[in-house]
Amino acid sequence: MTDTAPGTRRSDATRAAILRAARERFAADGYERATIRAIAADARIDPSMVMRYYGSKEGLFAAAAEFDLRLPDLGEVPREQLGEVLARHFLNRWEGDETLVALLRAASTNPGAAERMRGVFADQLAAEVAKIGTDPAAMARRAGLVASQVLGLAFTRYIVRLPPIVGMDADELVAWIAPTLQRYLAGR
Amino acid sequence: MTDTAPGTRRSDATRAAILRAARERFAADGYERATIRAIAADARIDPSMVMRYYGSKEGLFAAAAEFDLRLPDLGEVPREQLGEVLARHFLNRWEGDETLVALLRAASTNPGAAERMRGVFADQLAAEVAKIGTDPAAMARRAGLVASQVLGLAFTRYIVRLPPIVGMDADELVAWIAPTLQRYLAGR
DNA sequence: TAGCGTTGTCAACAACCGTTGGCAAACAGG
DNA sequence: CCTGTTTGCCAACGGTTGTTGACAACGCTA
Repeated sequence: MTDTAPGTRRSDATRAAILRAARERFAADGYERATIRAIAADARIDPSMVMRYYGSKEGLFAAAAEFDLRLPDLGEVPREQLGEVLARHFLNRWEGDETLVALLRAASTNPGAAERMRGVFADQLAAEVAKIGTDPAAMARRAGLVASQVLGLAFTRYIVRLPPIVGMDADELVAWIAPTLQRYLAGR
Repeated sequence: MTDTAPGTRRSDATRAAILRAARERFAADGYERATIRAIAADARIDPSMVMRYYGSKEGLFAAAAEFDLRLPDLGEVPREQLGEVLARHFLNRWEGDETLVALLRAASTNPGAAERMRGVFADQLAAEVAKIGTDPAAMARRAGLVASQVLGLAFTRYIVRLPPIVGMDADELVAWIAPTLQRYLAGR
């Protein structure tokens, strides 16, 4: 029936099932509450399989929290539209991919996850923001301010679930947030 | 030597020591990693004392996470200074009181802590913001936006510890954040 | 001084955690 | 068909956690 493409091992399906269950659990419960036993139960396999394929709980998290922001090339965005483009991109990127929520939840209690969050920020966001200015230190600060607003939005919307923030739709949020990001990136 | 004021029990000192240690641990480690045993060791008493005085770990957290924003009366702040006053107030309130950090960390993994965070927002911030406008629903949204920026700043500065955000001093941060809050509160 | 509530310690409990090693079944190649 | 590897399950380990109950020292009051 489902013939396997050549070069794929039979265990790849199991690996993928584990990863999917892990992302769900980490996103819903955070690092310490998400137990290997529960993840394994969701993936319908034995907990020892998780250990064989990912080595340890930390290794599993590292694999599950691989996150690509998929930022557009900011060098090609018209300068006055930077805020709007970024605001809409983040909203779209989050809704429907719980990896960011998993990383966000875990980062508050797990030092390794916080380190990875800093890495995502530096390697992806700050690197892209650096393109649109000259002074590297100043652009790093601007990127940090963008992160503060954008992560704050994710935190209040997906983690704490503040009613007024949950109640607004994507367009409303973009309309409010975009000018903030625009000023952080190109203002003053 | 240290004579006790009338009406205070001898155990009040122990209760206070437990609470202080609990706040430190919850702030540093989050809800699940902060163990009762570690908190008791910090307070130099037996873990069973914690149970006797606070009933359970959840009860202890509830007592330790009592948080008063101590917001000024926004009705008496000049309208064009709202952003600056609020930005500076939050910065001052957080540096030196780790209760907010404890609440923030715990809120990402503990449902009860998230509920309490929503309560602090609704009862203190939203209630105060409601004074400066007429339409209650609109003001609730504005208060939510303020929370998204302000909690995002706390999250990136105290939890994730993003280098550019950690590296800026209070004055710089206020200069950047105040206009954002001003627009969320009174803009458009 | 006798009695009683308070403050504190100690030892143990049941449950759960991440992790390990052994063993059976399924598979692949000769 | 035989043989070695892969995939999976099972049972158990050592450790940690929140929580409990028994019991000893202390302090107040009569």
